[in-house]
Amino acid sequence: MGKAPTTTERRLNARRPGRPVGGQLEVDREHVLDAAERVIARDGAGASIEAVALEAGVTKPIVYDRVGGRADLADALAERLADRMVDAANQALQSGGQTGADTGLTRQALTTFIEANLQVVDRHRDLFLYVTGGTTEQTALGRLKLAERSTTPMTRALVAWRRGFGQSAEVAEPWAFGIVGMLQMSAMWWLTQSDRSARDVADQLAELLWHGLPGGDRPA
Amino acid sequence: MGKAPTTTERRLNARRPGRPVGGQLEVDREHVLDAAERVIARDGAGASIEAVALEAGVTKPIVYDRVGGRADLADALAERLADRMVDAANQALQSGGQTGADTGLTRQALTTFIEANLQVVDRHRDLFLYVTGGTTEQTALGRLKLAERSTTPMTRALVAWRRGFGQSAEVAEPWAFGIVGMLQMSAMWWLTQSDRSARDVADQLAELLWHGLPGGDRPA
DNA sequence: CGAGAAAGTTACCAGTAGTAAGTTAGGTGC
DNA sequence: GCACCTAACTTACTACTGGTAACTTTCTCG
Repeated sequence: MGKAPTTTERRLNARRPGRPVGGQLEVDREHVLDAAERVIARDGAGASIEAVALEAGVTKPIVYDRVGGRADLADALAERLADRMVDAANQALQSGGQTGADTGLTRQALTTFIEANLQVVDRHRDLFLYVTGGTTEQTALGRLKLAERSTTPMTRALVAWRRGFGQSAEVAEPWAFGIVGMLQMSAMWWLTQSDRSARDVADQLAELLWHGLPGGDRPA
Repeated sequence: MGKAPTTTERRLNARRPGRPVGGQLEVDREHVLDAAERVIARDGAGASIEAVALEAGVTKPIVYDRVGGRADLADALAERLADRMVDAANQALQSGGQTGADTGLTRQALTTFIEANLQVVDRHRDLFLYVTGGTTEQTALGRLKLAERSTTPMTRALVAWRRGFGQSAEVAEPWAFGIVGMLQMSAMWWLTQSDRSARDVADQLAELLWHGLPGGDRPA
């Protein structure tokens, strides 16, 4: 007469080897990714695949079946995080009366955009570190994947923006990657080494992106 | 009567356990770091500590004694790479007739600076990936360390530059980190996904940093 | 000359990504 | 209705890696 098993224990003890009774488990790709996010939020960016599997209530091979290896996991989480950032930015721009992407981009909107990004990173600290950290070898492409998810809409916006003023759109892609890199690095710096407010940093970065290095009064 | 041992085999077979016969080995920190760079250049960014030790002609604990753990190794290599970038940039600026850091910064100088950085990354492809990839957990600080080495002189330059025009220098630090992040991400994109020339990309990024998003004719 | 410090190597441990082998439930031809 | 094949899991394992403890030899110094 031991004490009642925890839900986790039951989940793992209840399931014997072999095909489960009643078709497939209810654990699909999204479940595993959710579990991964919980583990990362709880245990930090060094989360192992096995820990993710345990949290999801399954075993390792299921994780490999549902989402793939560690690199794929990082990629999938990167996409989610990037989507969340894009959403947050769009929402902030809309609720601020700005229409964001394809119409008039103002300096004020730029600040709002950056600040929204910083806040998402702040809210998903360890996930951000996991995704940008990743594992060697696959990390470069992983980070690019996170970037791409953000740069794709940004590139489109920049193309439209530039075209609207009759300027060449060839700069759009490098600019988008550059801006995303700026945001990522700034976020990391802000998270770990700065005590400024998100709004201040956002405003300062917006100043750089809007007026350029020489500043508003064009000294050089 | 086997064949003659390779130099690597001899190096390892020749040394028995115990204190070596003529004082300390000639393998110091720099030797280990050099070996690490060779291994990374040869085998890619996934190089292991053991491979580094082998290449340096010593055993693992020596690596730990000379440079520390994996994170320390990445940090040290990051510092080296950052120094090389700063050097290359300064040299390019000087030979171009520009004085670079503390005096007149021009748009042309900015392009030169960025292009020099891209070329160093191109020359040390895998080292760049190793350093920016790193291992989870320590990676964030590692990348910041690489960044810091570059941002420190840049921050100084920006402070001087802004002061020279009577503008606030508070933006210098976030700007420096932002610019370094922009350079890193752009470099990664350029290395893996773009076929543009280094000069073109450098010019396009310089355009953004110099004139800002609205461009030279200030559409908004 | 002998004891302790110095400077190596060997041998090991713990943890982890990834996979092969084993186990049970569901379906299908005859 | 039963044998057999496939699906969908778990268990058990391999290979490897970062890191460290234990051991071995040489040097140094009272």
